[in-house]
Amino acid sequence: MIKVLLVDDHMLVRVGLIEVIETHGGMKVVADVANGEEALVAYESHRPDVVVMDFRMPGESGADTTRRLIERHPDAKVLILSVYEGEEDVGRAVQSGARGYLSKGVDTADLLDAITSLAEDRPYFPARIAQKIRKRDERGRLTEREMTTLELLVQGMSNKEISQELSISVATVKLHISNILEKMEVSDRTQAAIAAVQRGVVHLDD
Amino acid sequence: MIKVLLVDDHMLVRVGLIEVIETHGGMKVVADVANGEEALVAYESHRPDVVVMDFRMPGESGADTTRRLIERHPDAKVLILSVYEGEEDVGRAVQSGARGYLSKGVDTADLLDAITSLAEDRPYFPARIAQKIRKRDERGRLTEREMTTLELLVQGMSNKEISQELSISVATVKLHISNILEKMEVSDRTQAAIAAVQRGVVHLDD
DNA sequence: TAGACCATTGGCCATCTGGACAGTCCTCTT
DNA sequence: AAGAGGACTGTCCAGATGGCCAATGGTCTA
Repeated sequence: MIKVLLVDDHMLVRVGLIEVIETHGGMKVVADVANGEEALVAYESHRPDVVVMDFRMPGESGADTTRRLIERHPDAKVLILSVYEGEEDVGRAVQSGARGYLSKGVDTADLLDAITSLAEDRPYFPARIAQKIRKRDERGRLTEREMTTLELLVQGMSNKEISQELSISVATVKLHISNILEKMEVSDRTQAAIAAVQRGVVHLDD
Repeated sequence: MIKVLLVDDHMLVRVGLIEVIETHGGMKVVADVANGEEALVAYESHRPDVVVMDFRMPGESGADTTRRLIERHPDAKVLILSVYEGEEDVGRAVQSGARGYLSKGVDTADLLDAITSLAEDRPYFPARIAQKIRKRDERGRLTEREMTTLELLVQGMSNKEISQELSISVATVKLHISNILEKMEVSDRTQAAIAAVQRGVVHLDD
């Protein structure tokens, strides 16, 4: 009997998951929680074989929660479930130690298949996802400073505003942005902003 | 007995909805489909009291489907269910004739409440949603040409590229963009691009 | 018919942006 | 000690961007 822990802030998705998983003989949902904090607690008290975790949640992200979970329990098997498939999201999930990544659009068979794989200690990354992970690795990674600059850029700030915000000269901001454009393989700031959102490098909050 | 039709491309959400709705005495899911085409067919054969419809689906959007449905069946009661709450998304839902709008983050009580409201011919728009509808109405609406220009802008095109794409002069593109900036209450193209995505004016496809 | 709104174009101009080149300072690794 | 990489600053410059003003033609409504 595979014991599963669900972590998702959407009640409807949790209910759907429970229904699908419980209907399948051989799996059982031992607990379902709505955020990262509760996830850690639930993990320790239920010791599930597999954790099915939403990627984007209010508060702590799925990637952060996964990282913290795996720090304490290196053998925890986390399957990330997400509506989004941006390269950066996927890449961060992998980096955090997740053993699988699934779109929320999955059908029943694939979902059960993924959970079974993880329970048997095999990773589960569909071809399209694996493709994105490679794509992300090919591109140069942004440094911390470049990342901060990109975030401000996505907030719509001009070079001057960014320079004031970070207390550096406009020249430096321009250099950072120049590097960002090159690494992201785009040719101007607007494209960088859009690409950042699309790839999941920066998340827009409503 | 309230008859409900579900339209959502995510299997997990459909299952969740069925579970929640069926558990409540007094409601029943008469059919659940994954896209707009099937929705029309299902509506005609099952004549549900309420249609719970996802907003963003591959292919025809929830708003378009709602519009078509209401054209043929003016008394159809559609409750839009969405992960997104951008002003434009909400506004378009209302314009398409939907009688209610709910975030996918709802709890059971609110969901059942909303369905009941619609069945009794009362609209259901939570305060935060109603707020966004007003916000959207306050801002000037983009003309068709401005909308097209904005879409190209979000694709990362320069004024020159847009002018070529639309076969107009750069001067005209600049004017359109100038109007876009004013109507959207932003001060440059990058902010316009981000705001367009955030408010749901333009959708990014992965 | 007059007014309102939209799409179109042109010109002028201050500012912003992004590329290229040069150089300093610091930290970490070899 | 040497080298690599990152953050930082500056200068020069062509081209893009956005504001402002002026003008034409088409459509739709009052």
